[in-house]
Formats: sequence, structure tokens, C-alpha cells
Amino acid sequence: MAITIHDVAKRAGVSPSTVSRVISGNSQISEKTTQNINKVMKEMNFYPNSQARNLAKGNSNNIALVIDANEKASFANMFFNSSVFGIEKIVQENNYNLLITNNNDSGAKKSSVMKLLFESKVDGLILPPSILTTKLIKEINTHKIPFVVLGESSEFGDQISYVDINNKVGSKLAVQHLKDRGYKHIAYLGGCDKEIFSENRILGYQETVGKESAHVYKCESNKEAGMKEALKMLTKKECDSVICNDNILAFCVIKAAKKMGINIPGDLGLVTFDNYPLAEYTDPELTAIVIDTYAQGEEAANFLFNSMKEHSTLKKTLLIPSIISRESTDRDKNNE
Amino acid sequence: MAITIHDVAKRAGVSPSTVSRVISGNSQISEKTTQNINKVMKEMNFYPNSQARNLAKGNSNNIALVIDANEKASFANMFFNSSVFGIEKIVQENNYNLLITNNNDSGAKKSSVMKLLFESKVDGLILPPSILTTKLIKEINTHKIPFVVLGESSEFGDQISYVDINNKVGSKLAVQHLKDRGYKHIAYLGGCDKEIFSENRILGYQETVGKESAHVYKCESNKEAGMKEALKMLTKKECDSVICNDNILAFCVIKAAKKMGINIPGDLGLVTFDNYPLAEYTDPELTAIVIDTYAQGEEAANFLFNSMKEHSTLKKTLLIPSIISRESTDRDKNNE
DNA sequence: TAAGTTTATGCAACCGGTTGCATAATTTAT
DNA sequence: ATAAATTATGCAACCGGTTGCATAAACTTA
Repeated sequence: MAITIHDVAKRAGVSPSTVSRVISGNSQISEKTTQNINKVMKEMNFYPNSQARNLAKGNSNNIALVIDANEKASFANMFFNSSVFGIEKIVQENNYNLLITNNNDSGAKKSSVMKLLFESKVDGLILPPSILTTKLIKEINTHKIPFVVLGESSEFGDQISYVDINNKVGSKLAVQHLKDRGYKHIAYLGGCDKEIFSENRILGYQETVGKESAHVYKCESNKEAGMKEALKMLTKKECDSVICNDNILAFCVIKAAKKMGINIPGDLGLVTFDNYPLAEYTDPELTAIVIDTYAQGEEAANFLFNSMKEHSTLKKTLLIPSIISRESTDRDKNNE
Repeated sequence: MAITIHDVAKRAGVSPSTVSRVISGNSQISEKTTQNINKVMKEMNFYPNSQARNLAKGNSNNIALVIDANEKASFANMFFNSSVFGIEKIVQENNYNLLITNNNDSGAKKSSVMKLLFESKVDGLILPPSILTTKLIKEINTHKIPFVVLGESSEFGDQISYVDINNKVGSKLAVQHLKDRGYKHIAYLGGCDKEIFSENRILGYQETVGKESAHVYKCESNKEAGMKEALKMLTKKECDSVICNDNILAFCVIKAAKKMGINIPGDLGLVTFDNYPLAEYTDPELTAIVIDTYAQGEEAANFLFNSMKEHSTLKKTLLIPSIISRESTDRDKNNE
């Protein structure tokens, strides 16, 4: 049914190998023959069958992006989101296919990632830190499949290559931004112990303001915890500004401040990590630490393709975030 | 290097065909032999090479989800997001792989979707309505690849199978919800002419409130247009409630109302289409028409797999949305 | 012009499975 | 016990490309 390399060969009066060599472009076929074969291929509208090609070449031409089924859908996804576009772009530039799969590691059966490995379905993997286990890393290495992690890992940091945001620098940017506008006492809201990115943000904050002037209000990222902790923070009146660990908490602060009659940015400066689309639609609009997940995806994919070409050593990449100034910190330095 | 079916056959003392038949499970191999082969496969940790399998079977074992590079990243992506999880779930249940690709139809070269078709890389396609063209549909049909569209299409509605939300019903739900709470004059904010989903929402709204009592404030979904139109609407004072075409516009209404000293829900009832994570963090929290994109993804994928098993006719599926009541409409019926 | 190089192409095996057909092994019927 | 029917398995071709090696053709060089 489908047109094969043999059909093309017959029509062009050459052998299949010659056609194959023209397709691959990596051999010394005479200019004349090449042009003729190209012409015939165009005429017959021929495209090589990728299954056959992969089998012969011994690769899959796929790389897989694994997502974590267990992550709470909402925000984790938004994140996953832009990075996938960056990844997809690089994958396409390399003439590869991008597979997406959930890691449903039930323990009982082989997880989907294991299956990808065993059935030789991928030449490379992009993983979230949350699914890493000693067993998984060992298995991937046994199969000699290069992989890269989208984010830092506290437990396995020394066994993996990863691309993450420099969260410490993010906090420094936030602190500096607030100080520049005359805010003196800066609090940090959010972050729980298990997330390494929160840890680093808090660390960066503490280092910048100085351990003694740090006021960290740890809390989970949901309505109840967020509101409670925001109100607590505002009631204490220790601080004239706050850095939020994410947009949800920033929204909570806005709400809490409103309830208590505290004006943002007049009485309270507010900087938040993350810049989701609605961050510029709030009242006041949110000054945000912007994380370029698209670039993160690109970076990870590029690294992966390099590792596939030539064995490379472990590499940790930290991208520098930026800050976008909006109403929530928009006051004169001397306004205080 | 890798273990093949031949290695297994040798060890088990049978022919490769027998092993193959055990793997496929679709033939009459004796119980004894089957068990033995299974044992050997487990011992050798054997998994069939998928490239070889696909080549022999003449399929790819892939379905592709195409995303539209041109859609504005933000909100389109959030949408894309949950549906991809639903799709991925069904794909995995069917032991298939999910490919994701951008449709970079530059016109010059073959677009990525065309490539997928020509290189036999997919057995099925899930497409966004925005990339449909006569040429593309024709090409897909020529290749006899089943496909389904994630959303309705005005131009090609009669040539495709699609899964969409019943937007008319969404509007009816919103209107009914507002009426139940004693709101009398309901406006509709947002929607531009090119989007069929907006059209249907407005249509459903008009049909429910009656053509003569309809007040549609069309506008684009961005800060400038949204604020301007929201202020205009509130200034006119025609209505005591509004249905917003999306969360961005709802945020604009909240901001505009605050500026004008209008209380939500007291003076103005507010229902919005879409329920993005931050919709419950606003002040007031947003009553929202919830669109289950996860289910939409599942539905589309299920339909696709059915079409792959047996040729099926075109099918239009409309999922019923639901409404989640929050503060922005939370007043007594007699409060007015 | 013959010998030596270089370049262009074909042959055939191979990648690792699947499957139609033939045959061997086993069971059932007579 | 033998023929007939049924079940289990193997053989070999095939899916559609790729590639090492051999050889033919074209080009140098002496």
C-alpha cells in the first residue's frame, strides 16, 4: 500500500541502498543520481517509514517527558505547561518526537517509565524530581539512556543532571526590590519543608536580610492555611512587606490585608514568586519573581540532546529569574 | 546486546514464532509451553522491542495530541493542560504512547502534523479546532488516520468528530443561578466573533434571558479592553448582574466594581465561565461555570480508540458543564 | 595505456519482531 | 488399531528500512 524505498529505487533505476543513502544524506552518491532520486521521491510523494528506520538504526527517535500523576493538578500543571513548549521546540529542532507519560508507579507492575526503558521506546528522558528513586535512577543508567531532571533534588542531587531556577537569587531580587522602595522589615510567607525550591527561597531570603531580621511564616499553599498565616503575620505587625512563596499565598495576603484595612503597597509591600497570568489582574497587581519555564524546558532538552550525541558528565544548571514590578510594591521610597 | 525473542526461544527450546505468539496472547499455544515461555521471559527480563513490533504489525502504537503554537500561551495552555491528563490516562489504558507536537504550519515545509502522517508515526490524532484547514482534513482522511477535535469548529463542523462543552447549557446554568438569587437584569461580558465557543455562550445567554432583555458587552480578553468595557457596563447601570466569558474578565469586573464602590454580590452578581485555580482566591470568590477538560480529554481519546478499532461515523459530543457557587453570587433572594 | 586511486553503486545480511501455511503431535471417532 | 479431526509448533517470508563489503566505473598518474 504505502510507497517504499523499493518502489522509489525501481522507478529511479537504482538499488534501494542508493535511495537509502540519499535519504540519510551521509554518503557519497553522485550529484546526478542524488538529484534524480530526489526528483522521483518528490514525484511519488515518498516519505520513509519511521518504524523501519528506527528498527534498522537501533533507536526510537523518541524522548519522553514524564509528568507526575500525584502532583496536585492545578499549579504543578501550569508550571509543567510552559516548559513543555520549550521542550517541544527543541525536540522538533532535532527531528525527534516528544512522548508524554504519567509516572504511575503503583509498585506492583512495571511503571510506565520502566516500560519505556525496557521496550526501547525512548532515547532520552526528562523527569520531574518528585518521581526519582534509587531504583529508577539505577535502571535508567543500566539502560544507558541519558536523562535530565526538571528541577533540583535534595536526595539525589549528586546523581543527576538537572535544570532549575536559582531560587536564592529570586529571593535576593525580591528583597532588594523591596529595600529599594524603602521597605524595612521583610517577611517571608510560605514554603513547606519537603520542597527543595522553597527551602532555597527561604535560604536566599535569610541570607539577604540577615538571619536576625528574618521572619519566616511557613505554611502550606491552600486557602485555609494561607489566610490563617497571612492574618497572623499582619496582626503581629512585625513587618512592612512580605515575599510570598507563590501566587496563591499572594492572593491570600491581598484578601487578608483588605480585611484588616491594610493598604498595599502603602502599608505593605508585596512581592510574589511566580507570575501566573492572573497575577496582573489583581488589585493591586502583583510584583512578581518571574520564572522562565519555557527557557528551562529548552535548556533541559538541549542538554539531553547533547548527552545523546556524546556521553557527557553530570551538569547542574541554574537559571536566573527576573522581577517584574507592578502595583503591589509601587510606592515612593519616602512614602513610609 | 539487548535480549531478543530469539534468545528467549533458544533458552525455552522453542521457535521464535512460538514465543511471539505467547507475547501476543492471541494463539493456541499449549498451557505448558506458555507457562514455560513466560517463566523464561521473566528470568531473562525480556521485553519485546517496540520498533520491531510496530514495523511487523504495520502500526505505530502512537497517537498524537497536536497543540497550536499560535494560541496565546497563557490561558489556552491551562485548558490544554487538564485535557492532556485525561487523554494520557486513556492512552495508557490502551497501551499506546502519547506524542505531543506543535503545529508549526509555516506553509513552506511540511507541517509537523503532515510529517506525522507521511512517516506513519501515528495511528490517530487529536487536534485543536484552530489548526483545521480543508487541506489538512483531506490529507488525514487520505491516510485513513482517525482523528477527533478538541472543541467545536464553525467552518468544518460537518466534516469532523469533536468533543466540546455545551456552552449554551453553561449560559443557561449561569442565568438560572442568578435568577434564583433574585438578580433581574443580567449582562454578558466578553466574547469576540471568531470564537465559536463564545458565540454559543452568548447565544445560550440570549435564548435564556430573552432577546429583548439581553445586554451583551463584547470585548477582548485583556486588561485594557476588559477594564474599559467593565467600567462602561457598570456606568450604564442597566444590569444588576453579569456573566463573564472568562476569568480574566471576571477579575476586571471585580476591579472595576471596587473602583466604583459597587459591592459584589450585594449590588452586582457575578458568574464567570471557567474555574482556574485562582478563581477561589479572589475577593469575592468567584461563582464559576466549571468545564471538565479532564473528562473532555478522556472522551476524545476514548472516541479515537474506538474509531481505530472499527471504522466509525462522525460524532459530535457535548459535555454538560456544572456551576460552583461561591461568594460572588452569595446573597439572599430578597436582599435586593 | 596499464596500473593505481578514488568514487559510485549494488548485494545481501541484518534490525527484531509477526504470521500464513505446512507439518508434527495429540485427541477423537469408527 | 486406523482414519479423521483437532491442536500445537516450526519454517520461512515479510515489515521497510540501513550498512559493511565487494565490485564496477571513472579518474589519475606515470
